[in-house]
Amino acid sequence: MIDPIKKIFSSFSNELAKDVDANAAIQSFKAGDIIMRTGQYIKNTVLVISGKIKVYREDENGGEFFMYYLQPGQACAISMICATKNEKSQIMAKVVEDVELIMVPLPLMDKWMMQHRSWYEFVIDTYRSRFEEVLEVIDSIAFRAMDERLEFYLKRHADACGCKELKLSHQEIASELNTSREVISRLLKKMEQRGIVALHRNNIDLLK
Amino acid sequence: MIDPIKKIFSSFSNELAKDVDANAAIQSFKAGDIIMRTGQYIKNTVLVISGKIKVYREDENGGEFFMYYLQPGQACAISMICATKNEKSQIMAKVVEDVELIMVPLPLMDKWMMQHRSWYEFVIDTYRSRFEEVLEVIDSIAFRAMDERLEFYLKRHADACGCKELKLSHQEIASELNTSREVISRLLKKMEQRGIVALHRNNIDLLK
DNA sequence: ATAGTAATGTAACAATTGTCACTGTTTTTC
DNA sequence: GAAAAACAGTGACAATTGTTACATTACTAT
Repeated sequence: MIDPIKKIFSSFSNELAKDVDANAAIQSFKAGDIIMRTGQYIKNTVLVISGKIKVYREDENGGEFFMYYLQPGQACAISMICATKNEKSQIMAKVVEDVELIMVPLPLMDKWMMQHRSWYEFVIDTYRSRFEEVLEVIDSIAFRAMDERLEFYLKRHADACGCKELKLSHQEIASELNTSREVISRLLKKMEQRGIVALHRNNIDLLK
Repeated sequence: MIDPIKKIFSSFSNELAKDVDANAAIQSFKAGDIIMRTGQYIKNTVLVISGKIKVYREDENGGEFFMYYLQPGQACAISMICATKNEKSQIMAKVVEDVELIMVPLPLMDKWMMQHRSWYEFVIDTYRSRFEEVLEVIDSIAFRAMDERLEFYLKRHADACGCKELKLSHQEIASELNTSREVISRLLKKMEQRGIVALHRNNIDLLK
């Protein structure tokens, strides 16, 4: 039973994988499920076995702002941080593709930090990579205009799904960049004219 | 020699304070010094004893974008994360008011995590509060127009210095919000008309 | 096949932000 | 104390983004 865990979380030591296997509950969610909301208390650290989760920020008016995806082998940094201090979530997490999650209860999160070197490193590395990702997001909104932000967004999407055919509507993109559909349509048209994308219904082909 | 450390870092256990005192070098910097640059390797975790440090993001064109201040009793989350993985800094840190810093060498950072519960909690808490701060910054740029961002910025400044008289030029504010001086002047004038601030040379009084 | 719905295209205009040009004021420097 | 530098105010205009309104196209369900 350790093998599947070690396959996905390759940095885990055998002892850690054994501990994970013995103690952590596995939970499944369907696409569209919201597994974490702003203001909710977090009691578990979440490790992703399969599927894809979108992590985003929500404002009072229901505006969404995309931050990053969680994919197999990754963990939610925010759930780690908040779980430890028994704090409220500051973010939303929605299932994009059906997921299987390992739920690590709060006390184990702490205990393993002391016991397993490879857990400690996994946690620190998760923090680091998410922090970096968030810094890049800040760059993109602080320093770039909407046209560049759109390109950045499309590229991140392509990276996340590992393909160049993005199944996205203009409206979806607009929500995640917190602008309006018309603006996105306009900019996409320009990108099409520049030969960067090909536009179809619910589908954008990245050409470069 | 433990007392001054415990006074500033009140959550540290006696043993931790002793270890800090015995092992960590203290370094001083003058206002204006840059103690961390983008791309530089980080070899120490930085704890602030006195003074104030501005942490910001820089783009290729030299544009600055303010993220947060580091003050006495606080630590640089990014230096913790990067130090552990021997990674390059993604941020800039400039001294605003002369500082005294405790430099904790990389190996100790890790070692203490296992040895001292209070160090572990301090580190996790530092991550959490910085992550939250950065999320608020994202909110402010993603969801708010420049007028609201300016108000948010002024309030954070007032919080950080604990006073309502902000010693800032319009140009400084403009750089930190990545806009132009004229825009800031314009918005500040409107705020003055609304009775929110009083404007003077190099000095803005927050009235509310 | 057709009605209904979702997705997209687009023009026109409003609002916000960025830029340029120039003025006046205060502080610093020599 | 005169010149230079830094800071601030402001009008005019450009560029970008947001909004409204409506047309068109492509899918979906019956």
